[in-house]
Parts: sequence; structure tokens; C-alpha cells
Amino acid sequence: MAYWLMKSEPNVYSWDHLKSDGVAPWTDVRNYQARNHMKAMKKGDLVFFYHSNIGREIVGVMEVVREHYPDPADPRFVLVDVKCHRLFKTPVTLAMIKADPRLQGIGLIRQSRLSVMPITDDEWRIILDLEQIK
DNA sequence: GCCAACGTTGGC
DNA sequence: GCCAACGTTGGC
Repeated sequence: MAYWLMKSEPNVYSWDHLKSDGVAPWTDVRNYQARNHMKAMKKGDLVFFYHSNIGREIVGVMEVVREHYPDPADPRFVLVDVKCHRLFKTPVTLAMIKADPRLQGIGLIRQSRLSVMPITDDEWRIILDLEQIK
């Protein structure tokens, strides 16, 4: 199983929106690198939900329930369907991630504009640790 | 194919 | 509101 992180501005589409939608397509990715990551996602993969701009924190974990299919709004890009898996007890903030020497290689820091990125097993475990610590 | 101009993302 | 990073566009 692989791990990922996807960003959304919570005033546009937040964790609570997904929670009330149940299963929903992840829309509006218009970057080829991000799209390629979406194409690599498999059913059952887990995905950190990051609130960008407002909050700047990982709020929970989603699960991929449908693998990539063409975006009807622009067939050059794709959608995946996701659902909420588990809400964090406390969000893991960007500040916490930046302050952790073990997470300096994470895409969230290295490629701050990328909205869909892979997360290594180590990074995944460290972030779950940070959730417990706070 | 290069690169300047421009637009977007997202942290601060 | 500013700006750094970086992707895209279009002229040549």
C-alpha cells in the first residue's frame, strides 16, 4: 500500500465537505506532476488531507476508493474518488513538520506548490507520531 | 528549442 | 498584500 498527501483550500473544499459527501472525486488538479501521482494511486491507498492557506495543517486521513479516470471537465487530467478514513485527534501543522529534522525531505517543504505528492513510509509514521505527541 | 513574460500557488 | 518558486505560453 502506498501513502500520499493531497492539498485543498478548506474554504473551497474541506475535510467536513468530504465527510458530508461520503465518497467524492478529487477535482481541479491541473498540474501534470500532481496528475501523474494521482494516476499511480491504487484502491485502498491512504492519503493525508492537508488544508492549505487556511490552517496549513494535516487534518486527517482519506482512503482511495476508486482509481483514476478521465476528468469530464478536462480529459487531459484525471480524478480519483476518496472518502474520509480517520480524523486526526489534533491536526499536524506545517510548522510542526518544518520543525522536525526527520521531515526536511518531505515534498510539502521541498515542493511547496505541488498539490498531490507521495509520502514515504517513514514520513507517514513520523507524522502519525506527531499527531500523538501534541 | 530557448527564453522572457506572465500566471498561479501558497507561505508568511 | 507581498513575494519566492515554478509552471505555462508564445515569439523568435
